[in-house]
Amino acid sequence: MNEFTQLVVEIIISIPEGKVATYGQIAKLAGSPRGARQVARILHTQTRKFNLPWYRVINSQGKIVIKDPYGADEQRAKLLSEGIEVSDSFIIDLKKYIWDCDTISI
DNA sequence: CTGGTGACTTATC
DNA sequence: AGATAAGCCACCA
Repeated sequence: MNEFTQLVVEIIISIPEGKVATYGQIAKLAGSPRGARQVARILHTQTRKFNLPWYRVINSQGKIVIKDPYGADEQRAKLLSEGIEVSDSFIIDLKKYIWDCDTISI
């Protein structure tokens, strides 16, 4: 567990309900503007340990591109239950639901 | 050490 | 929206 990982975890669990954040955004906040892939990796590996709301983290296109089919379905269901619109193609309106992290300080 | 890979990103068409 | 290309970085065989 390094500092970056801990920071990413803190940020992810700080995402408010009804909002979503992108990998790149989180990576930037955690201090690694190029670390989007590492954020994804952390999500993949640390979710079980920290019970992370991984479903609130999406790619910059606002689209759910997840490896595990079960995950995408679960993610869409959870987001819909939080009031976030998700199309049949797993596309989210980022303009509306992106987490404006400037309004929140960790 | 080297090379392949991925729950990514930005740019371009 | 979909497809392609180049770039970045940690993990694994």
